[in-house]
Amino acid sequence: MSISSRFSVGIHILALLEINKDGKNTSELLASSVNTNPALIRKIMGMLKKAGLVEIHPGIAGAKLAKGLSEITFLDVYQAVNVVNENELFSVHDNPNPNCTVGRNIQESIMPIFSNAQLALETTLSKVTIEDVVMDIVHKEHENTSK
Amino acid sequence: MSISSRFSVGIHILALLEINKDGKNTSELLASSVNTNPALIRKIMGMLKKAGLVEIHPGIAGAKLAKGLSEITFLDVYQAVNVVNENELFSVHDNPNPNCTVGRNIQESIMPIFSNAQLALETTLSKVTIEDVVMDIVHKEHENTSK
DNA sequence: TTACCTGTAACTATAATAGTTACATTTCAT
DNA sequence: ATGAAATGTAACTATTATAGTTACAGGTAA
Repeated sequence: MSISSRFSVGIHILALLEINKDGKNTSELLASSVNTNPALIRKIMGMLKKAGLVEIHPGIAGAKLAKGLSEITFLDVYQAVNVVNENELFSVHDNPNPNCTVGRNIQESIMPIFSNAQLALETTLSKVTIEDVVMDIVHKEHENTSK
Repeated sequence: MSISSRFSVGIHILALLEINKDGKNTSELLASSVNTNPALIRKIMGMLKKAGLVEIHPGIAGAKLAKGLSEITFLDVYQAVNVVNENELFSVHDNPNPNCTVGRNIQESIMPIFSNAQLALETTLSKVTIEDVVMDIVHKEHENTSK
């Protein structure tokens, strides 16, 4: 099991929109950077648009961030690209046997624990923004070019 | 995406081994409580055994906990049933374009953040034990029978 | 030695991901 | 207004993981 790479691709896209903010960020250019298909990028862009993270218009080339860099958290992207439904990171087996002590209580007993773990993960994601990534990338670039 | 129910089934099994510790916990009995197939239970039991959480022997009916109740954490089970590989909860798209500033840095930039989020999740899981679940189930049972 | 159990291989059905092709629709430059 | 260039989507494929199932080899004990 693994959380879809739509998430990392979404972050890639948003970071690129900032770093290449003066360029023409078409789905083809973005696809070339991510190394995938323009149609796939457009799908993900559609999700980011729906979540209010980017501005795009049919027929008009390019996309822009719809919010400030520091206002877009990893959690926003994570939710935008729909990799995990609310409270469904962990799946719980259904229809356990109601004639068994464990069977009739396990779901209610486990679910709050799973929710907590999911919340811990999401809280961590909510503390990182696209700005952090962009700064990190710029920093890494500088490190390398100055060698 | 969703983390396999092997995890919740594993917890179910371990809790039942405790609550029914004086009974004969065959894969068939466990399967009936979980509401699935004995062969599937045996597969999961095999994983729990490999992780040192239960004692089973070929030909001999029943299984027992191999550790104290409070010594088995949710994280132990999570790792035992192999639902998520180490540092692979999030998948990162591979082969991003090395000719692009973002492409050549995104992986290194994102991966530590993902690791942190995964760590937060796993830390939460490490703080809950099978004992907690058993106590909760016993408590819930008492609540209902005393109505 | 028979009945019962565990361990496992092999198979199926279902669903999600990632990728791809194709095309309708929209916009802008000429 | 016409054509070039984008976006938006539907439809399809391949691959993989999950969950479930059947079947049977091998161990154990009454």
